[in-house]
Amino acid sequence: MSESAPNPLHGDLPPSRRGPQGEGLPLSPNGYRDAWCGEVLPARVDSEVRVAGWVNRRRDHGGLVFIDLRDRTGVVQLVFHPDTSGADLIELAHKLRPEDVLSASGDVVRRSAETVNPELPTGEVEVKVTGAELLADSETPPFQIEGYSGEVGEDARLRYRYLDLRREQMREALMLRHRVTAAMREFLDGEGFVDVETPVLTRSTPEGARDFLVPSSQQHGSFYALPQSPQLFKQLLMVAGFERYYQVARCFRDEATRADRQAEFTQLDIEMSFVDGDDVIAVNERLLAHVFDRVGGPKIEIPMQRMCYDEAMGRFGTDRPDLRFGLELVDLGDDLRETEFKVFRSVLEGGGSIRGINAGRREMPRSELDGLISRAQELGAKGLVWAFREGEGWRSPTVKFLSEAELADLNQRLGAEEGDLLLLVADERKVTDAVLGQMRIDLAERFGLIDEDEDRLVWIVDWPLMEWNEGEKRWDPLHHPFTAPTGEFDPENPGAARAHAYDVVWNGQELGGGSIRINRADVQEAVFAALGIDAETAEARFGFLLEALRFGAPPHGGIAFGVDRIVQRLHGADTIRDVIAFPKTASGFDLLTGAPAAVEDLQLRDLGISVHKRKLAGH
RNA sequence: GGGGGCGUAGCUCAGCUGGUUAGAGCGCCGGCCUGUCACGCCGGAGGUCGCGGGUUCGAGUCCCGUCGCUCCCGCCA
Repeated sequence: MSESAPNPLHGDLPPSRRGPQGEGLPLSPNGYRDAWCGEVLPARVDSEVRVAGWVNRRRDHGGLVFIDLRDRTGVVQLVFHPDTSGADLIELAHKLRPEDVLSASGDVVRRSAETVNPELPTGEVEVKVTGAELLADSETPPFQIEGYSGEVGEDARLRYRYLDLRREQMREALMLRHRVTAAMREFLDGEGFVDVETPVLTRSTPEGARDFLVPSSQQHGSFYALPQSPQLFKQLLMVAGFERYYQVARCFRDEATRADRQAEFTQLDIEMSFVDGDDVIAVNERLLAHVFDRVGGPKIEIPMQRMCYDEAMGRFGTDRPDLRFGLELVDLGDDLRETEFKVFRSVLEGGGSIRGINAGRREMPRSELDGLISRAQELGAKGLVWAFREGEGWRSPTVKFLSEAELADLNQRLGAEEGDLLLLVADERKVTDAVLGQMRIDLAERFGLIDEDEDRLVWIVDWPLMEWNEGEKRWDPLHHPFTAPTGEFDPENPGAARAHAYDVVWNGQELGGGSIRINRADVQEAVFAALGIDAETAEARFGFLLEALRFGAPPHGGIAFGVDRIVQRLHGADTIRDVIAFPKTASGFDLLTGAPAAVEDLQLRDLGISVHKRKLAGH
């Protein structure tokens, strides 16, 4: 689904062979070339071309040599034939090696029927070389660029990323990424959005993720922070009257990396004035539909499905549910209120929840069931009850603690039929959500319940404004502290407040999220206060925002999309690293440049930073 | 910060319970080859088994430490 509209010339070629070709791609003829490799198609038979690129493969038959020449647009076969190429050219061809850079000219000829290569868009023709120049030679690459079916380790790929990017898979990933951001800009430009750049050197806001800090050389002891998002600046642009803003913005979070997380990542940042949440959702549904249509992504039905936050948490235990499969969570508290099983009883009496999943009729060896318990504990549960329905009761280590009536109630509540695997967790509601929400996904993957060809997009709406952080004994915003509450905000009861917020979720992954923002200074002050940010701190950190809100801030709101994740999904990549040109490793290293690295003592002195004993980066 | 997995030739990997000279495929080098397209055939080179320490008659293999890669948990308003 990562491909553009079908190209008739590509026919039924597998997607990996259907790279973007050279047709229509501008090229000014010069001494190096007058055609793209991918442009050498049957229409050019009987004309002369000059092409330039990298040697993809050499097939040396002694007297006759074939060279596959590769450029951005594809591969074309060059033939060095004794009848047409001459001794010097044959000699040159013998010496060519993969990744040498070559410019070659000759006649485009049709291949005989038995030598056509149906795998290649250019496979019906070839270039009979009558002139060639070696422009640069290449050392033997550390890994094969083409013609090797195995995977190359990520270490090697990242260390030699410029070679990795020559591989078709990576070239297509970055071309797709380009088409995605181009389609975003195209749509937003057409809708009157203005692209404004916001600062990368800004001030630290200690809430949320750790900031990357940049020491000031002019004010020793003071630091810029790299932005975690352009949030406040885009709100100021609304106060400034731009009304519709967007930016493809780099954002930074100094946190551990994951397969779907990098310390620096790209966000499509959007903000609008004089709108409510439905307006923002509407324009962004059209944005997604436009982008997906341009790049061959899933078809988007407008209006898209919406689901309330509470429903998502209740049925799926998460605010980003994957709707491609069932295995929904079921609340079992009502059936166990009177149970003699102390573990369950004490959880319920403590205000906790007991919830379960019916995983369906499954076989699972004891070792794997034990593995489920470990997984549940890893996710934060104290334990996990597993059971198979057997007759009217259960086969389960826990069965002896439950009465026949309770088993019957539970079987009914869970819709359990003979042989069904049931999983129960008892804990605080937050824990049962987290554990069963994740185990639902684990089970779906384990049993192959996910149809990879299906796509489910859903807006999660009607969020709580804040949630209680038991560890820190304070209220935390679910979204961010600038999100507007619906109706009047009651500082005495912050947990009851709902938010004008919305997230868009694609197959269980959050693609983007946003909200209507607070546009009144008094409301913003009240929300800060409820979040435990006292007036003095609020003034120090966000005084500029509060001030701006006093100068006629229009109602406004917006959204931010994770560009890396969108492209990752569209490309079918396992990690966002595969759709980022120069990503960092899980521990934040850039294996190509060696960053982060030690700096000169003099540089530190300029910054007023005392010189500590440092580890020298061995690279 | 915590836990799991991995680290052996340029690349991807095998290497059993500790035991002779550490193997394979691809790549690379040399030779042959006029229709190949992951060309073919013949021959060859290539190893600090991540690094440091320990146990042992003997360590790629076991133990400890360390570095790196990766996945998961924490974290990511």
